[in-house]
Amino acid sequence: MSQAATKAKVKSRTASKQARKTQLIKATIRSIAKHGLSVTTMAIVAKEAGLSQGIINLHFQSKEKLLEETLRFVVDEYRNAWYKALESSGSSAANKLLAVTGVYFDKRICQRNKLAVWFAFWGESRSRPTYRKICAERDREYKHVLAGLCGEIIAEGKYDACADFAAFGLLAMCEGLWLDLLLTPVDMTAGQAEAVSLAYLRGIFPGHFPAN
Amino acid sequence: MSQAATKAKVKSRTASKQARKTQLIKATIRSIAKHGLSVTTMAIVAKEAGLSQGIINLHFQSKEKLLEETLRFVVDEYRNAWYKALESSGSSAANKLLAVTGVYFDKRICQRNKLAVWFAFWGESRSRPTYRKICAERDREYKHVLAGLCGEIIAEGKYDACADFAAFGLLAMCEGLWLDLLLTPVDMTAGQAEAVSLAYLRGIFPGHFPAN
Amino acid sequence: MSQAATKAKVKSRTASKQARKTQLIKATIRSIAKHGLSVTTMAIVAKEAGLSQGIINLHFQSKEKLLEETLRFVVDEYRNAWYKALESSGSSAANKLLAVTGVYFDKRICQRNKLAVWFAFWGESRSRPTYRKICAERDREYKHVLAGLCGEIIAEGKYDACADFAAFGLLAMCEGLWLDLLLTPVDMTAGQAEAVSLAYLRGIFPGHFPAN
Amino acid sequence: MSQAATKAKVKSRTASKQARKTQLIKATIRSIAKHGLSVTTMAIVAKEAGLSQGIINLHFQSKEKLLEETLRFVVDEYRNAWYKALESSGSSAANKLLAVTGVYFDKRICQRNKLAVWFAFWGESRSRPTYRKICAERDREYKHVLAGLCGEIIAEGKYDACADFAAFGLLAMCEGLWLDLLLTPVDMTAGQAEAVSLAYLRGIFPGHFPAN
DNA sequence: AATGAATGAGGGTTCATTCAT
DNA sequence: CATGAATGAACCCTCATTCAT
Repeated sequence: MSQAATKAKVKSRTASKQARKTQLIKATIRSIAKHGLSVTTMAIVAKEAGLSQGIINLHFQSKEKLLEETLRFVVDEYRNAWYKALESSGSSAANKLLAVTGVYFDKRICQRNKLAVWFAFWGESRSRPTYRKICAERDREYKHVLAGLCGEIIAEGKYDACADFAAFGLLAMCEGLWLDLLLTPVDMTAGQAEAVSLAYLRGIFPGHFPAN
Repeated sequence: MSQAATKAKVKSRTASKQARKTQLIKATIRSIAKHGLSVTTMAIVAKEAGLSQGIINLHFQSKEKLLEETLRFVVDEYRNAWYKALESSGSSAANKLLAVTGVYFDKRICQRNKLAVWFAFWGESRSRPTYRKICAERDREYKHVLAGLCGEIIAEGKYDACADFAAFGLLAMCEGLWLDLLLTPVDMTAGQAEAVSLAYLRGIFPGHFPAN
Repeated sequence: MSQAATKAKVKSRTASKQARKTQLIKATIRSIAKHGLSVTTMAIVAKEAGLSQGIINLHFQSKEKLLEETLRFVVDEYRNAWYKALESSGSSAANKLLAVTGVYFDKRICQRNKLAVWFAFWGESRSRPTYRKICAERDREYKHVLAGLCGEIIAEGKYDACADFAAFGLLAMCEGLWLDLLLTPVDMTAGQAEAVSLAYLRGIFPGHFPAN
Repeated sequence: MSQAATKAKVKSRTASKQARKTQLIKATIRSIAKHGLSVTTMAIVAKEAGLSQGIINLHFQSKEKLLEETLRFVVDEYRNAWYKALESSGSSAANKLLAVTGVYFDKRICQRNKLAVWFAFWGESRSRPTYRKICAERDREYKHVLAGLCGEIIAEGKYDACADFAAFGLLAMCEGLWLDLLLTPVDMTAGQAEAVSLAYLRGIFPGHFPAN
């Protein structure tokens, strides 16, 4: 049992409903990261949370609902980090772009365990419309914001580029680099992946992201 | 039963050992594409192939082996298309790069059903080392070839760019665009995705991929 | 929540121990009538009573005890109506017989919901000796009283009949008619069922139950 | 394990599909008779049949379907005996009535175990429309035939009676007597129950069923 | 080589019961 | 007294695998 699970064992019978749900969601994430989505069972999640079998159906109606809320949790957690970076990075569009790109490869977010969770859900998204919707919504939101930032930069620098294409390409590249980090962690570190994405930005917006 | 399954039935009598295995692998791919990996059972695959329950364990030792060989089949099929495009695209490095990029978004390859299969396997790759190895090997191979092509172009055009970074970025972007096509097919077509990747190439190698 | 349940909630604060038990028993009866015995769970009963989950095990030792007391309640309630009818029907044996027969098809008693409860318990009686005993005792008691009444009538009318047989037959017919009302309520009303039983009495004791 | 179950153990892997279904249905009946419907689980039925857990869902889609087919089996078995008696009892309506009444109390049919099965299903019929329909259909059929026979007898004997009422009463009495035999087997035997029903027939059709 | 009935371990889920509050 | 979150045994059902044919 992981350290987190052990800590969870120090439990009271009166944890707030939301706290207990979060506890179970986190146990689910750990299980997917460790064993994969297809191996993750109710029993494993419950044990990982240090709780009993029946508790999941007490707080979520079914395994499916648990997984949906888990996906939502992961998406929201990421989104929070994203907007936080966006807001705390000054007013320059270039700096903002740099900041949110950085989020993708942040040590706290870009861990193989977490990447495994993303790909686990993406892998199931074709056959589970709910997953697809949640992920699609997220993608659209990011694309919209990124296209806005790229648009500002293009206007400033009078670049011959399409804001949408630049934004879509950036997002796609970041997610594609996640795949690299998942599959070939030996060949590439998060830092190198970030460097690749920055090389992209430098390539299309050379005036705004000068080589260091 | 699909048309493909019906056709499979006809040839079942005289199928050689290898042909039977391929028949089952193709049925597996169809099932993953249609229902998802987690829903794909031995019974569904057998039915999709127009054959009986027990036959899979006769030709493959287990479900796991079937899935591994299926992944290998998908990877190989893709690789063949890749090299074919590479070879039939003349001697110019730029043309070759264009050709292999085109493969990613080729009508015959870039279909949601097939993308679903890729993501299904990637989604399980963290917890199944065998999947990971097969996919990782494929990635390394492509990266190596792409880096070579990018190196040639950089030398030709005297671009201020890193060949590895350009190649890694291209590959990552293409795979990231696949995710877009999987999640938000309404927002983006394969053609647009290809345009995004070409915009990338134009951005970093403007002399070799002029705007049309 | 039903109206009854809402009303129950209001009085819950000041309910005495026995009143609370009765409240739960009535909720049990409503649940069996509505959903059936096999679907009736502690949670449903508690909710129907407008009370909390754990309360049943506080007042009854187990679900089994609750069901036993519920059966006893139903039996007693019926018995009360029976003797009340018996006593308030004058001194003539024929009138008494008419009165208790009428109880079986009384609007207040002969409702499908209530019949469902009787048959639910009878259906389980084979495998639960306690149920069987309670029901058997009831049957014996009624048979004894009915046989006495039939005996009086036979003596009065000098009928060529066996008092026991007439009584057993009457009781059996009434309970068999309940089955009809349970299974084919469209084909037969309580009034018609009563007419059938009266036809029986007229048939065997023509002088005492003349055709109207 | 019962004798029947032991015999079932001498099994082949190629019993016909229908034979295996019947085997499971008979095991279900034994289980309901022994333990009651509410205690009857898939595991118990499978064990009683000398087969494995999963087999029930192989031949029936669900427990519910198994129970439905079991009820139908019981109903059909009874109906067969009923019509056989009807046909082999000569042409006289009175004899036919006697014969089918006899079926109710036949040693081979009127066993507590079998009665328990009937009442088990009746007890659930309120909450399971399918059960109710099957039982109701059966009741209607019998009532119709019995009313026809009673009509003939009434015409022959010029009795002052209603054919429907006589028939409904007879059927109800027989089923009510089953309840007696289920609840108070000590107080009454099948023979006595039959005598009660004959007393009824004699009472209403004295010319056709003379006292012996 | 091929079939498909049979197996049984293990999945998700329910629910009577317990217990800290 | 009363609550309701928590438990865990036992339910029904699925499905990879086996095996007699």
